[in-house]
Amino acid sequence: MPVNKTKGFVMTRYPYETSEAKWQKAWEKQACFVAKDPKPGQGKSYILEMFPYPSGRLHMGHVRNYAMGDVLARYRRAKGDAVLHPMGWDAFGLPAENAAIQKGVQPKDWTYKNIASMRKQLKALGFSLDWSREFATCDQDYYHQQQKIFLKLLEKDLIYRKSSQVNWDPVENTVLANEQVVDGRGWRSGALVETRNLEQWFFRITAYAQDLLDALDGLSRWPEKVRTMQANWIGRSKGALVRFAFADEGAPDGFDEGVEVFTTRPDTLFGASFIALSPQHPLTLKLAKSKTEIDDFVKKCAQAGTSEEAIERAEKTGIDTGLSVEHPFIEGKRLPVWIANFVLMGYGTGAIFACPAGDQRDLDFARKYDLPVLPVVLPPGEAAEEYRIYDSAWVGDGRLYNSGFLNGKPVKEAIPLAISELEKLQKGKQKIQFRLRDWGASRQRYWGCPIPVIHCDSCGAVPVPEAELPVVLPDAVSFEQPGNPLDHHPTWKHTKCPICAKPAVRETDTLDTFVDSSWYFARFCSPKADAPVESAAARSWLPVDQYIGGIEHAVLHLLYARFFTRALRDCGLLDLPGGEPFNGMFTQGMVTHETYRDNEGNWLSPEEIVSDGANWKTKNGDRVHVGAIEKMSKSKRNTVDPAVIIEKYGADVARWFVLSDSPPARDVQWTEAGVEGAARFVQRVWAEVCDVAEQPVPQNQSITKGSEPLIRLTHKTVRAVSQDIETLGFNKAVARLYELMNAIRKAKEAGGEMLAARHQATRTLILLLSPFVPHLAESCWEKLGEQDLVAQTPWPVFEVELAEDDTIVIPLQVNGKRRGQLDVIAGLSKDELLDMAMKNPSVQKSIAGLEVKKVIIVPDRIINIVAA
RNA sequence: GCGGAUGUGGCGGAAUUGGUAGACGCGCUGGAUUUAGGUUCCAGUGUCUUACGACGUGGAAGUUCGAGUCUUCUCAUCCGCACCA
Repeated sequence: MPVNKTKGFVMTRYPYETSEAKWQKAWEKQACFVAKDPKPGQGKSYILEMFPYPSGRLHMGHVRNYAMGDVLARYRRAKGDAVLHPMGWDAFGLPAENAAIQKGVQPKDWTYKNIASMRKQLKALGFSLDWSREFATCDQDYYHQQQKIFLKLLEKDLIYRKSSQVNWDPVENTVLANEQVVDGRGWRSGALVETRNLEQWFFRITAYAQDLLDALDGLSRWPEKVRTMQANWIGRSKGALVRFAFADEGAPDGFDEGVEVFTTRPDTLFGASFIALSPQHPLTLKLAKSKTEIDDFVKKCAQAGTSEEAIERAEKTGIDTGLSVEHPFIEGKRLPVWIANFVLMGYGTGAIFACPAGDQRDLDFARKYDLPVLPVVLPPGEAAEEYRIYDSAWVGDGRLYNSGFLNGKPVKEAIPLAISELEKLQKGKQKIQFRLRDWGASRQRYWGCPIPVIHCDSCGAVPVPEAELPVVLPDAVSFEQPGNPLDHHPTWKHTKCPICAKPAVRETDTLDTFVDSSWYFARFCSPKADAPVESAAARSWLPVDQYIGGIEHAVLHLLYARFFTRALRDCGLLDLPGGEPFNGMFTQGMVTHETYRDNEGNWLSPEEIVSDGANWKTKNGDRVHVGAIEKMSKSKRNTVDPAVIIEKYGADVARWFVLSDSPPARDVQWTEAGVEGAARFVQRVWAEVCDVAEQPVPQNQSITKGSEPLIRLTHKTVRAVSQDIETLGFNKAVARLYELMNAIRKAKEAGGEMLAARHQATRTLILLLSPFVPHLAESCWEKLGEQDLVAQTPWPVFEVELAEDDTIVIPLQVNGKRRGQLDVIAGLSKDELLDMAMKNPSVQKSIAGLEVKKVIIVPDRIINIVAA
């Protein structure tokens, strides 16, 4: 056993290698973390971290995420709550298919193997999870329940089919995800990507748009920024639908009603200089059939990709259709009809009217194609005769001019006036428009939940009868040919129509994995139930009290889950009155690390470099270039494997470090020095406890003058750490715990008088540390002779009087500058404080020769004397 | 392009409601112990200044007795954008 002689006592190294496994076994034997339904009068806490994708290895981001949830779960348990802290696997998805293609393994085998190794890693970290409720979304039972949900939603018309665009790789004959499109080309084939239209399944999330927006106000325990992002994503705007009739030469076939556009600025109609259609607008597609230039233009746009970012960032281009429409207000005025790449088919009607003076994109477009720019809103302080638009559109407030009946009106008044005029002329109407689109959930992929629908030539899309569920994903599939393996599976898709019994084919699309993660939290309440959710269990546990995960899920996952709980409620599947799944939400930051490159610019991993004291070198002695601190990623090779850290330092050190330095919402930088620091802390606690354990257990518990500061600090720390955990301020709790430990170490020298206080402080320290470093805490607890597990010991309590300081320091300011201080007992009156302040020598010196104009006294806080 | 955030010593960060800026940790410096080194322990550590003191929270301005905190503008960096999870 390694021994170190320091200051006369023998310090034993904390043996994490043996103790961590030992305590994990003890917890499991006692079933410490198996959730039991809350008893009457008992509080409940459902603590959940976003479940991981089983990529094969745990990364530091997981460790941080689960460490946070674990601290809260262990704390709430110690406070007496019934706690549900489950774990599962978000197991469907693209990477399994990529692995299948690259390594020739079956996605199922690859996934379950990964789950097994990640489960082992999670267990090695000692998280207080209820493993009895574990499931993976690729478990047949889970997707069976999900297929039931699908059928219910379909029945309720919350799911429907429509045509929409996908990225199409013409070489691989396959649909590409946005992330598989690199610079407009397929990531494997390198072929220019096209957009194609496919019939796909959609969830009608827009049916809840208003409710999803309104309910954000009630989510007081969500980060403000997440609520804002969701509100912007839903994007409610009030505007008008305006119908532009085709001019005399006539409308194209099927467009007799003209072209309808949505606008939030009907006040600027007099400044309209053209209307523009999306490249996917029905009229565009019609025109493309007869005009090759238009067809070419549409094809070119299709290469830009389907992501909104790609469309908006692309250089603005367009083509004149040669058609023209009538201006709704100005008799005889005609506007040309263009097709423009920046008009989104997914928003509004897929067509806009352009007022270049009032919209930057319209202006850029007008300048490029030499279209008229007529200003109609006069900014405050500008003169109508002199005001010109150059390169910047004016989107702010002002008064209308050049605008007929709207002249002189401010924008706010002009908008409703314009709308009522449109309504009077029967050329338009008011419209509330949401940016939110329905959720396209079809994926042309194998490794996902099969959609329980059969396509029949006579009966159409027919739901699979519930009794015939589950539609099981076939096990052995071939990835030899490109495209969806379900589609070219020899037998799987061929079946009979449930209605007419004629030969029919199964839907070969599977569901977006976001569907899987939209209700898993509810499944944890009753993971074995024969219905998606069992209502008694859901009532016991839902909603989730604290959900923790990455900010990257701020919009999509969290919005889909909020939609799902509403949809499930309305189908009678989940009894959640408010409709909200997550009462508390927290988004944690990422784990980052320095990046390294060699002279050739190749990324180097931290294990490949060595320090010569001043600089990093490769093992060959070449220079290493230190780059930016970035999120740990495989491609930059700046990852640190948790397994390596656990091996070298133990799980507690990894947990302590990821929680210690940075605020949990912020990124934390992984550094070797920081880990060493955490390891030192663990050893110091152990050394201290070993020392305390050798002292006789003191009988006299009374407070003496010498021990009072330590006793006060102990109570103060209990209060502060409890509060820090409640508010997820883990880095602050860590700082408090360091402080208490340092005080306990100092108390060693004080000797006899401190024995009782030191013993008590040490016991308290161990309990407060236990959610963070649970294995160490158990070992320390045992060392002090305790029989019970810390995991079953209640949280310490504090006395309010002892958690407050009885003496305080009040700074004395003269003209806002600190000139001295008063050390006084708390609660003195203003007069007493003023008297003492004026007698203070430094204050007297500072105000000598000056006249006191004013004195600000904030009792127990500060005194500021204003003198001139 | 649109939307969201962040910015405080050499580094990570702390600072109820506007009230002592820099808690706590890392690093660094000096000392002690051990000594082959590491470990461990003690002390110091925002900048400038001989001192008195002055300056100091990305930058500029403002409100206030008082601003890291509030307002306006600005710069830089990061995240999301609907088929990655």
